[in-house]
Amino acid sequence: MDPVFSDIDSNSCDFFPHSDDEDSRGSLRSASPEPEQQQQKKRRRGRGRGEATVQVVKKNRRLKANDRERNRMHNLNDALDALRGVLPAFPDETKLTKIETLRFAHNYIWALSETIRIADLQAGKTGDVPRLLSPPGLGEAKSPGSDACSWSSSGSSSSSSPAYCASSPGSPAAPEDYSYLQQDALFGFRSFVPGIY
DNA sequence: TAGGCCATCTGGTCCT
DNA sequence: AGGACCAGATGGCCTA
Repeated sequence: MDPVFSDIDSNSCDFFPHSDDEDSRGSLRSASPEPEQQQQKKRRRGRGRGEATVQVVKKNRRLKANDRERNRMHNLNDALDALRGVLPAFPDETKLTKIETLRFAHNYIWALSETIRIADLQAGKTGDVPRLLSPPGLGEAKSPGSDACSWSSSGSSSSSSPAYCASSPGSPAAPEDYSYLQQDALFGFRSFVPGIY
């Protein structure tokens, strides 16, 4: 269990035991900025029993939604941790950030795919020197929103690394020795991760 | 102390 | 109607 989550736990409604400051917290949020005058108006008006019930129902709904959202994010983080666990570990031992994890995983998959592709080439044509394709993005315009990893492993694009890998040291231009794949993918990630936009 | 990262809250939108 | 998903805002913690 990630220590980050150890104190939050599943019954996370108790994570904020002080529900009395709910209103003050809400007023801090700029997402729902409400002038103090309007709030006072509401308070004076909303004194009927029915309105109070509505407020309670709304509040309960909000708390439930918060709880679900918390759990959802915890699930997301669990998946991210699982992904970190699959990725190669490094002596550095500093935990990858979320964005680093995603980017590294992406590049790692690409590197593994390239390794397989080259191995296939070698198996098919013995004696033929396998070469990496030129990294995509070289000489081609970067499409808008290309940081959203549109790389696919199918067909002709199977050897295309993500466009944002173009400037990465992990996608050099057709080197003679392709053993860098394993090395960079496994051990060079700190310099491998950044600069992949 | 500024900046990065993170957890959480919140309201809106979409989906079932 | 209620839940899932999303993005913006906020505050706390940590590090250079």
